[in-house]
Amino acid sequence: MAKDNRALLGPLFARIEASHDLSEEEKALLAEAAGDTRSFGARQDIVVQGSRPKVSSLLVEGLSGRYVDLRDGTRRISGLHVSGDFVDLHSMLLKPMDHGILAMSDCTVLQFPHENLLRVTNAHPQLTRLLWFLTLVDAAVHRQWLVARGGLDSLGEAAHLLCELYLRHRAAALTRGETFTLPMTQQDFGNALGKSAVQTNRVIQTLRKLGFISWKGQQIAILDWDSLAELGEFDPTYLQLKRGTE
Amino acid sequence: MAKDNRALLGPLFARIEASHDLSEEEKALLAEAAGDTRSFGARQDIVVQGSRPKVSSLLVEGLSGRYVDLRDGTRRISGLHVSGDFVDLHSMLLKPMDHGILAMSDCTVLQFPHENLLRVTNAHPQLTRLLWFLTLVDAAVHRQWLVARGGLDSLGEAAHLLCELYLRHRAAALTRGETFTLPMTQQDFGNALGKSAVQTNRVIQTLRKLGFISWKGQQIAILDWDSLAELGEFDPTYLQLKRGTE
DNA sequence: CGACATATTGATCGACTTCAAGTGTAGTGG
DNA sequence: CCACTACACTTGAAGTCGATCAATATGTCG
Repeated sequence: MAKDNRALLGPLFARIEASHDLSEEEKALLAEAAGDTRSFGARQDIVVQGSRPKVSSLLVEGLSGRYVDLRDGTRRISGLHVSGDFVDLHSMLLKPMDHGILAMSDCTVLQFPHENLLRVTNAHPQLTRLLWFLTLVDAAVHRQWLVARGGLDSLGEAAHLLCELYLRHRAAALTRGETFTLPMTQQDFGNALGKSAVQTNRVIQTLRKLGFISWKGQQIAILDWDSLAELGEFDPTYLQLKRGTE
Repeated sequence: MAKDNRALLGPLFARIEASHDLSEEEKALLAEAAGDTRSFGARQDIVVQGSRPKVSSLLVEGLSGRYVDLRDGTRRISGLHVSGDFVDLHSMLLKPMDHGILAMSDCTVLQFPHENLLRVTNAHPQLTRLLWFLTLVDAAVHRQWLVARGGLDSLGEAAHLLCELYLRHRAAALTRGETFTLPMTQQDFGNALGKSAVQTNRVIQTLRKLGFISWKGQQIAILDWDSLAELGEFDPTYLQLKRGTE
């Protein structure tokens, strides 16, 4: 079992090693803590709001997002995950879930029973701090979104999110040159920014006309990183990618 | 030293015990990990953006906030802390600081050297998870702000933040009945909501006219909790106050 | 091909921003 | 005790950005 898991852990290890050294022993411990994989179709719930998970899920394939449903029936997206991200590592210590996790595209996750994770935290302080670190980066991303939203205009917000998503994909070794695959609609992208579909589309068109990005279907290319980062006032510090930010 | 610290740790212990059992031994360990206290005048930096703190600061007295300065010279507030909150516990594992911590009012903090905290995490898994938990609640608050901003109208956002601040004050035993002291200007309050001072003032007036709150100087009273919570679609789950939410 | 989702464009409307001025209110010094 | 100052709060008016409504492309998949 641990053997099969190792292949699935590639993006996670890549992400971790973008900022930390990770020994073979630690990799083995993480692989041993893993349980089963599960698949979800697009638009399915990976974790249900209000539930009390007994496992934490590592996204192995696909794109997922945190969401909360509001009284008016709309759904607000408050976070996004790429391969190699734990979608609910916090659920080990925080229950019940105050939000749901939605598969934005078809997704595969690797589940880590809390039982196993707790065992790790009992015996391995260094690995514990590493897991803690991952949740802290998550929080840093939330903070950055808060600053961007309200502090920048639509164009800046979109630019900021695109810069972030590009770097996160790259840290998990999911980019091909300046191109990456983002399996979500413009509407969902806009939802994450708190914008309407129409406004989102206009912003994307503007970024295209400026020659900063190309966005065809699910393929996004960063054509002018410097200008995009400038527009979004993007400072990658918060992603904690000591390596791989280059 | 530890003796003096015990008195300063009251709000922290109150907050923790709103959700966890905390043994005398654990309290002693926390008290021993504490170092010196420091005072800051209103508008001073408690932690400087970009710095690499060697201590984490527990807010003992006053109100502080996370902020990031934008290119246009404005300052965005992305989080608030009340007595009993660690303002930068994450700085133990996350460096450099991707934001600054500002004293919104005169503040006193108790500094915990990272050296001491790391020692705790090496030897006490349960206490480690407790500290981790505190950072996770912080993240949950960020998420909730993200949902409220963009998902609710001005009135709802303000109502949500007021509900949250009231409960957080109460968890730290800082309320008198339905009244608490919020030592910040309407302008800063609005900044935390991403709103202009003018709009903020209009919203507050509306909440007053509706009879939901009273806000005189720094004294805020919740006059109609149910209506306020309804307006802000406020669900206290995310604050993880199993007790004291009543 | 037909059906359905996604993307694009135009026109109108409303919320919030900005600018500007006026009203407390607490603190200071004569 | 009153004038003076500083800062926060309050109110009005005009302008702007993004939401909403309403069509019309453009895919894409059975």
